[in-house]
Amino acid sequence: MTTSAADSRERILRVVRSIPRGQVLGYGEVARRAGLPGRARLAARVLSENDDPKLPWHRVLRSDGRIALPAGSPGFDLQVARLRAEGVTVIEGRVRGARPAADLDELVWGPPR
DNA sequence: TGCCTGACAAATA
DNA sequence: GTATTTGCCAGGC
Repeated sequence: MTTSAADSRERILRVVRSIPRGQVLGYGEVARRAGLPGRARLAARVLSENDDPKLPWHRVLRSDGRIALPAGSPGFDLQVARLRAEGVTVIEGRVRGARPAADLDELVWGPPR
């Protein structure tokens, strides 16, 4: 497959969009599940360029389980607010209580489409 | 065409 | 637990 940049972007969006409420995922994990291992930065770029209000980008964190955006930024505040609204505890930019989505493979590519 | 930057990850100190 | 370094790839200039 050609794996064009546009396709890669769509795949990443698809994975992020399929993250269940209350669960979180890392950029590297998202990229891997999207079929793009090692393209964590691409996932970050896609989220930064995304314009879909229905996209749960706030469920995407760094590998350390920390918020990617700089504390104090509007995006940071928004992400924290949304995570807390989903039952996720966020302390000092760190996510607590949230569990890494495991069986997303079936949730994303398995079902219906 | 070539260099720099970036919502990153993993390894090391 | 944090701070630093290296590697990777895509986009912008």
